[in-house]
Amino acid sequence: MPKRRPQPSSHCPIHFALDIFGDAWSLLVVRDLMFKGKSSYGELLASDERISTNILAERLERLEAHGIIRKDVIHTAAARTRYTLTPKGAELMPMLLEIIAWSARYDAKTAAPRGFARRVRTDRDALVRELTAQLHERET
Amino acid sequence: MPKRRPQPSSHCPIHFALDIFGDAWSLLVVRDLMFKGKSSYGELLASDERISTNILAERLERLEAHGIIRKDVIHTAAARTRYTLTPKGAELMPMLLEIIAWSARYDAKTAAPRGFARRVRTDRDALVRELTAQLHERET
DNA sequence: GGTGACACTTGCAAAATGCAAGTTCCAGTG
DNA sequence: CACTGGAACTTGCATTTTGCAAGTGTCACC
Repeated sequence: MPKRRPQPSSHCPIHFALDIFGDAWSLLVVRDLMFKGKSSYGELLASDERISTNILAERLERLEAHGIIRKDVIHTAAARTRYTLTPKGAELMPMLLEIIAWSARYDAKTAAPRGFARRVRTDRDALVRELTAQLHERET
Repeated sequence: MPKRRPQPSSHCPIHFALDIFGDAWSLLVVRDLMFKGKSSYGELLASDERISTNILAERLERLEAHGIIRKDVIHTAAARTRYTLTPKGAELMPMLLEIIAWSARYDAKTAAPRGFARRVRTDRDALVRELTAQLHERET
């Protein structure tokens, strides 16, 4: 799992973030964990965007190494492996909400719920709290 | 300049955004235009992260095609070419601020100004207005 | 002990990236 | 008006990453 690491070429915060999730797939994985209630490898693999299995495995390893997600193996269930967001990963929510709001505005065919973008603009903090609560609920 | 396009595999807003700037370099270009006052090819090429010239050229073309930036050629100056953000591109600012805030929190050696992350959290809207004003000032 | 499900690995062709060395197009100089 | 220099790219090629398909290992349950 290389993909850069030896000495960051700058400590710019944008660069720091892109070094972790600056690719086409990482944030889709985060999205599925954060908003779609997914938690198993199989569920993540079945995304609409059809991520391929080797890429998914590599991204999960990478996100875990960066402390964005956590992998738990439960020795009593059939679906034994479970991926969840760490607090560090969950704190990407405001950023993701901004991405959603921006895309909703510029993609005429967006699948974002109607009114969601407006709510991001006018009631952000409450929205974050609400979605975070849902997230923790699901994890129980 | 291929890099996906034929039929988006979903209309998820996150996917829509990543399809445009889901790579290691695009947002660094936007950052340089938005926060660092850069506007020429040469300035963009000289970023700390050392983007290579063919990649820069391809990304500029791509960002322009997606309406994030605009390229103006002025026939009276030595540095004739000028890149600027469109309104669509400038509206990525809230997202970039969230990225900065997140990275500032998790990168111990972050170059983000002290107190910036706090201001993003407590005084976001005014901050966006202020930085947007600076952006337009520079462009005159 | 056998059989699925699930979670990955592996191998390989195709595409994207990084690097260095051009090339083109003026603006200004002499 | 030829000439030089800088700015903005292009091109060629080796390396890396991706995408796809097929294969492997490990349990839980029957």
